[in-house]
Amino acid sequence: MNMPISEARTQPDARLLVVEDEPNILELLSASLRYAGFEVITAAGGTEAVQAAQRHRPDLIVLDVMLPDMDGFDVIRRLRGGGARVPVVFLTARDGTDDKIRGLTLGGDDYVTKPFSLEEVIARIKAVLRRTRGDGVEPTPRLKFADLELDEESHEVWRGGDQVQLSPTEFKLLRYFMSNANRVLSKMQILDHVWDYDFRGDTGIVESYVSVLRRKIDTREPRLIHTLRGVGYVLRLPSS
Amino acid sequence: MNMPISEARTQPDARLLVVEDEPNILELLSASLRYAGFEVITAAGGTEAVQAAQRHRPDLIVLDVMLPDMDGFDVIRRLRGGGARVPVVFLTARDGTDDKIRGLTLGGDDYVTKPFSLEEVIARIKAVLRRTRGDGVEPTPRLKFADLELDEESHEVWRGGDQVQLSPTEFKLLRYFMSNANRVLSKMQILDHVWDYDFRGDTGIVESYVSVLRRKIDTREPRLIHTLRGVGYVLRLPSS
DNA sequence: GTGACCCTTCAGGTTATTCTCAGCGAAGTG
DNA sequence: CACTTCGCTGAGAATAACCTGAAGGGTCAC
Repeated sequence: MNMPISEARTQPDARLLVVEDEPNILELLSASLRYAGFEVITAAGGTEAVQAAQRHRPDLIVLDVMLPDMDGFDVIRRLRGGGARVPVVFLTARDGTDDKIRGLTLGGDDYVTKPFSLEEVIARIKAVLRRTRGDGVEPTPRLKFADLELDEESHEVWRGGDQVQLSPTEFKLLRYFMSNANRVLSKMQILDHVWDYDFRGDTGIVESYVSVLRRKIDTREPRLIHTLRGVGYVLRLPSS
Repeated sequence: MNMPISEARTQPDARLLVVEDEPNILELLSASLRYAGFEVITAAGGTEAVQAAQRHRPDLIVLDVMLPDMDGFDVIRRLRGGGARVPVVFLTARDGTDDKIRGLTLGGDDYVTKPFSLEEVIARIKAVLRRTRGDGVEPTPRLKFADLELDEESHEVWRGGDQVQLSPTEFKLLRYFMSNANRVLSKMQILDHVWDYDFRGDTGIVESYVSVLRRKIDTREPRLIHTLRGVGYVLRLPSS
């Protein structure tokens, strides 16, 4: 996997504290976020998180709401009681039995449900950082490549000025391509980033979605999505 | 969640003192009010509140009437004894002891019953600030979008000149849409802002209310409330 | 107490989306 | 050329998201 240089430059110095008790997910998250250009410190529990936050002063906290030793909300209250207004992206289970999940979108915070896709987490983190940092005038966050344009906030997509309707997965796939333009992405890589981490299918689904995406956004010249047989796909302008 | 830029600019410099002894509610309020563009200082009790008010000279106080160490009214009495005529928005329990409040809200103050919705608190704060600051001719505050019009004071709503009757919740929902026009709002976000903080239902209720709202205000062209499947709702003019 | 209104839940219907699969074609290999 | 591997694509079943009307329960005014 390659370092997404262009992305890293947009949020150069952001330091994240990732709090999660499941070792596998903690490892998955911290590795991916480091690749995405963030400085990452980790904590496996609430007490540890409070200490780490006080020592390292992160710009944002990625926080599992279900922790063994302390409720995620207690962590936040302790941290902010000290006056620090650090933004949070919560991780929460999707199974509706957890009725305590309210107020997660307040104060500029946001949340992602487990199981999540890495692209989704990274996108939310960046959105929250953008909102929190740029106090006041924020330009609409838009990804652009050639005559492709993608609005992360409204989920709108244009090719050459014409709006295109994409389903959520199609949108995530295109966003992944666009934030990694000119970089070759293997099907496995795409599967790992765009699909939820618990997805148990094979890479055939990537082929299917690339096919649909081509029909929706790549029917005109110049072609942007190219197949590298045996290697993967790449979003780029034709070389010759 | 997104920063309501236009709203924040209307009350740029207002400094609030929030007095509330329950940590969760204090955190909920201060985070949201900061995000709404206010400068927020906090106090967890009456004594602390009096000191903070004297030192920071807030433009408005959000004051829980039930405090452990001192009655909310005593706080006000002490402050106003010192000559300062600072406006107040009271937070009060719903259980009937409203008599005292009524007496104090004559002077341009206002009150909100617990549990409240954040939109309601913010709306009240802004209304009181408007009344207090613009001492004299205040134009009726109206939200407008396309041929929609909403009067915050009289709770009247028009679509294309025709008045529409809305229930309180329908009104709050529409007000939230209108003060965040062109911004995508997730169902969770809507729930967090429009419904009381102790509501323990799921986002299905948002669907129900959007459905009713559509029938009441969105049966004519152009359609204004749009569903973004898997993302949320948005109030905007059709893109194409 | 009664009626009117409102809030909330729920279930059935509808539509959109996800995912799998198999057949076909193109590209590589000997 | 014969053969194999890899990729493309449309069809279709399963699933999820969303819409809506109906109904129960609560509150308030009369």
